[in-house]
Amino acid sequence: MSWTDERIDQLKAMWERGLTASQIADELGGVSRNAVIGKAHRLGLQSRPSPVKANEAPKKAAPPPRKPAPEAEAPKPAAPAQHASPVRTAPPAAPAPAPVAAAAETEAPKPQPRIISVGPGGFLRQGPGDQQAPIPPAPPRRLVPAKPSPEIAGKTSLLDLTERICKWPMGHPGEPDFHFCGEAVNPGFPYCVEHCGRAYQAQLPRGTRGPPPPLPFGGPRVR
DNA sequence: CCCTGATTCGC
DNA sequence: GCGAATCAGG
Repeated sequence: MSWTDERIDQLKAMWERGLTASQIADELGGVSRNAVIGKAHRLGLQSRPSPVKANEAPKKAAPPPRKPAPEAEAPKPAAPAQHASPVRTAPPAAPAPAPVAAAAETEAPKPQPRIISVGPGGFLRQGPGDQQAPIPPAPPRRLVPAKPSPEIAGKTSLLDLTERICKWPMGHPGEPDFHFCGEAVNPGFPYCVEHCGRAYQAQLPRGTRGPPPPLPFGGPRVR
């Protein structure tokens, strides 16, 4: 697998949402956790609270001599390179510069969106209260009607669903051509007649059943 | 042991 | 640029 633009976008999104590298890795598929981390760093994504890096005070006096890097030492008398490592969680006590009295700290709950789960195709499910546009894309000067991707042109999208049209899913969520059946429903059911036949199976006597019919979504996703 | 992210370094 | 190997902490 290679890092296509699309996969990089997914990586960025998931990384910024706080998913672990492992989760991202197997959602993307075809890459290891290490690959994800490596890529994230190369992309400049960084400094998420790392379990192994809670403290960054001590010097790098002697990292384990795995590979003795040529030590070209430039003596630094007094300038502990305070690596500005922007950790969101707990910035250490910053020197209060402003003579202003104690800043009126009116709490900062920081409602970090919690990831409920990751759905097939890598889309992120949110909790009911977490509805917020996760992407702040560059505001276009003018809003133009969303142009459906060519794959989905003429297909029944989620927005097209009503109580009268068949909601049987075709393909996998998250894929560009994912859509719904769109036929007229069998009155009283969410699916058309054909898909009702797939969704509702008569219970046959034991032993007379054949192999189960294919599940919706085309069955378990293959990677 | 399991997990996590960070880092290194050969490719 | 990529990612396995490794490190280091929880």
